[in-house]
Amino acid sequence: MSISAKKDSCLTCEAKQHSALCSSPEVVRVIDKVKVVCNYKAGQIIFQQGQDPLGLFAVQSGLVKLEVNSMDGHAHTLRILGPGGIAGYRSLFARETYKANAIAIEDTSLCYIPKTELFQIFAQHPEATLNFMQSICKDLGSAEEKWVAQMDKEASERIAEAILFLQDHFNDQKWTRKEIAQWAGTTPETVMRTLAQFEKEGLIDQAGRKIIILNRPGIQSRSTHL
Amino acid sequence: MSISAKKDSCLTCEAKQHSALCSSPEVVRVIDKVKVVCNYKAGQIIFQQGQDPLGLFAVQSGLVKLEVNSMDGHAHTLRILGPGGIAGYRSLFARETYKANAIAIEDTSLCYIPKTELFQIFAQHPEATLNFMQSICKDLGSAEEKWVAQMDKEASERIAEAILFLQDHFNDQKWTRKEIAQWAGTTPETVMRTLAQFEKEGLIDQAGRKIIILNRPGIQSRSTHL
DNA sequence: ATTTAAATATGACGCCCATCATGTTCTTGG
DNA sequence: CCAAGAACATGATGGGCGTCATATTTAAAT
Repeated sequence: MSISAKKDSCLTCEAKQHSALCSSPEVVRVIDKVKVVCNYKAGQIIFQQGQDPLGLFAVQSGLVKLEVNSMDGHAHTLRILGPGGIAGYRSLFARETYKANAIAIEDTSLCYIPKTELFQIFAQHPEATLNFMQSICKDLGSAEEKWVAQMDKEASERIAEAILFLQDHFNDQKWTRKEIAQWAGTTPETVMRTLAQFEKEGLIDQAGRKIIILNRPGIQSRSTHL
Repeated sequence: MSISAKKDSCLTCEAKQHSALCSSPEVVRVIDKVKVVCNYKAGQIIFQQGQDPLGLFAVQSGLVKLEVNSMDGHAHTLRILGPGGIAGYRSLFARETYKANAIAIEDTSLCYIPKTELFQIFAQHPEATLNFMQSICKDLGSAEEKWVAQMDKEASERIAEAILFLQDHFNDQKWTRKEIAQWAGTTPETVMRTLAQFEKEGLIDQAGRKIIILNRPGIQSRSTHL
């Protein structure tokens, strides 16, 4: 991990348009002063389960996944963050240690914002806090939706849902079968069999490792039960 | 649903000790002025999927469950709220329509707080907002944990976890097999077979419909995989 | 360039648990 | 108080999909 504090300015940062934190020019100006830019290479760990959160990480560029490692050695992807996404906020605000690992999927630049400065911003900008709460509540909605889908939908439906989600949010990113499985709550084998089936039906095309959706409505109908 | 605005004062309310909303005497005083107390009988619906949130509901006494009805007619319990719990906040802050139904499990008194007044409170009391965010983030943690458990743990383990949770948080409340199933993410039949097994092993006693945990460490060990 | 590990791909096996069916026992409201 | 509907209880059945094994291809590392 390398630190490059000066060169990246919030003024030129495009990620702030998608960030729940950078709600007003006013707030951005403050963040610009207190942030520290950190660079990670693909595969590097940003923080780990059990550590104490001292701030949060805003994705400037790149891709980050939050995943938990269960006792039996399986990993499950809770959230995936692109530019504008915030990592580490849940544990920080819940006042707990990290319950998940944050890992850079590809080369990534993050803005680290220390918690004291962050709390100052929230104290002085109530509208920024409310804005952030909206984002948290959406994440909560997604999490609860995911739990329900895990029961109500069969694996192929969750996989269809997953490839739609991943394409919509992180376009032209290539995903391994394993990564899709960890997001969809299934196994790489099941993902492969399902994708092969989708391809046979002409719904998708697997060019190398990139999945191209040929028939979007078709995939959508395969993502819903009944 | 009946309204009884005057008689219940926040000053004498014991639920506020467990509420993320009633963080300071200052805030409580404001809430006392703007709240409307609503009474529901067991089984009554407080709000329903699709409706527009106009405020939120703080449980004063009684028990409320938030559940989603999936297409195939199954219901899943997202959260259960006792005194101090807040219903309806997720949709309100996410600025969405309700995605779940709120139902009174037993006779319940709620304090309805209109959103305009609520947002005023948050604007004037940043520390109250932060306090509430902590609660939301814990809920998010629970939701994500539940998703992981749905995959990693087998049904009997989730059921063991469920009866521990339900006893810890809502002591001497009797639960139907169906309610346990909807919370644990399984079916009433599986709950029954599992409870019968636990009873045979001397871990619990099913006195009528109330479950008594005879061997707490035993149940705890049955709630964890490997 | 060559080695080594990771990812892709398929087949076989098995079992957990949802589903359906059927009967009994509560309990609740008219 | 009695009837109708929940809730409880148990058995039988079957299929979805996780697990394991194995072979091939791709990607990465030195």
